[in-house]
Amino acid sequence: MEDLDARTAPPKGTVTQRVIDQIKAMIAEGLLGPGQRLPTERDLAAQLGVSRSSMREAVRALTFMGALESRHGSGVYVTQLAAGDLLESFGVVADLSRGPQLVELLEVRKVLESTTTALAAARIDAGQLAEVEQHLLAMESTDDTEEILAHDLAFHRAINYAAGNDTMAAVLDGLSSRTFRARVWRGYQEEGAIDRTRREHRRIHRALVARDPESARIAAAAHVGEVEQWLRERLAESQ
Amino acid sequence: MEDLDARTAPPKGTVTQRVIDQIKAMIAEGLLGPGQRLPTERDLAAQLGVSRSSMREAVRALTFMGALESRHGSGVYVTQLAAGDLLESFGVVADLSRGPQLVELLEVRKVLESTTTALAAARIDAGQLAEVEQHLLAMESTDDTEEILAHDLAFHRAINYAAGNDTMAAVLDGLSSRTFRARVWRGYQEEGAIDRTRREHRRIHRALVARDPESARIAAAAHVGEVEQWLRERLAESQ
DNA sequence: CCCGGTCATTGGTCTGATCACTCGCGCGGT
DNA sequence: ACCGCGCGAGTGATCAGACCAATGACCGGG
Repeated sequence: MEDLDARTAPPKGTVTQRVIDQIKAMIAEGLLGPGQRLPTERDLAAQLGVSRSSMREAVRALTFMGALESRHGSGVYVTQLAAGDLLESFGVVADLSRGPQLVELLEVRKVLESTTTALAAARIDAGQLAEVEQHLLAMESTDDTEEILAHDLAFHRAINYAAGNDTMAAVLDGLSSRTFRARVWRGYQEEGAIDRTRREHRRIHRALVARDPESARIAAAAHVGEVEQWLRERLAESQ
Repeated sequence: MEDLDARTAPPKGTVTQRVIDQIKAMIAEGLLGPGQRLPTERDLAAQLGVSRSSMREAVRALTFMGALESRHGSGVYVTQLAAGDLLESFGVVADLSRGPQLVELLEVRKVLESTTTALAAARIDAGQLAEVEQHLLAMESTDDTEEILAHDLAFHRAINYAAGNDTMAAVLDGLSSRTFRARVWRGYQEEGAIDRTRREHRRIHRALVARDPESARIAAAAHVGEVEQWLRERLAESQ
């Protein structure tokens, strides 16, 4: 048994990479839909004429990327290909970035979060607003930094998703991965920035309540900008 | 030989996933610096007490993600961890997204590219501007769609990197992956949108020459917005 | 001193076996 | 006839070992 069609024709690069591209292509072309189950690793390996090892490496890579999901004892499935699935691995970028790149990531966050916050001011509904308020209150009624951090994340997360663009929200989730925020925040808070942060959060919340997109945009940009500026200065010092 | 330190202590999840996390942690904590070479797969597998297969799957996943790079016959190395390395895989997201998600991705691009274009208007130097002009001229002196597409990509790419934030530019590279643009553009051009695109590009270029960030921002937003709007309408029709 | 080949090292691939988890089939009790 | 439970086939997860292929340093000849 050899080539079934043109997909196996060009023997370029490594075997595993080729398999990755083939599976990716099958998904992109709709031959494999969201939620659908793939043939068994053994069958698929035989079909594409590669060993099971190579097939497994390909599946593992695509799983890591969020395109596939393998359930032990059941089979390999295509994910829903939702923004959250595919962008989960985006957090790794934030975790592995350092120095000037962290500043650049904060700039990206500043731009995107300004937008989501402005959109949220126009679109947020009562239930979502209540959730935002809940995290705001929780953040002001404790001094436990871990708890504050958790509610800080949830506060922005709720706003981001209220903006209606799940893809943008998923990217922001990645930019605010737990380890990323923890690394930056650790130092930021030590300089008594907690009160300022609370004030900025209240300002963002006020803009949401007032349904004022422009104020919301400015408040969010200023909020992220404060952290960005602090990080920028810390980098300049350490040099 | 067993646990060398606390990293191997928690036997959670699958073996491969644990190895992935361990290597990631080693990089994040600076035990492995950019460009540094890792022990051989065989040694590393023995050190962590896993089979070479599992180790290879882990390495493959991190390679796919852009954190590692393995050179046949030489060894496995940590990449420079630059924005381009880590965000290359971001293009997969664009390739696998469909329907409403494409619109959301274009919204993200609209927001980010508005920013980079505005920044470029303030920061671009003579050499970079010349490159932008070159692609603009090339785009206007041919009717070959493939060539136009290539110069279109290069046009925006040059502007994005001229803005100075490589991370943001790398994200935009991912959002403009060849297959993504080709899929959307194919239909877009067929409606005689080429002339309009050229006009919009000229407008962006004019704003750059005039060092006018606000005009540049608006021109870029309008440019991407046109495509976004077209895609939105096409989706509404097909439903 | 330079060039070319040689060979140990190392990633790439394949094979086959075994373990661990799922799920459905069928047996047995009610 | 129905329900519950156990068992076994199917499938992914892991391991072990072998061989192939690319690399790069070392060494001998020119």
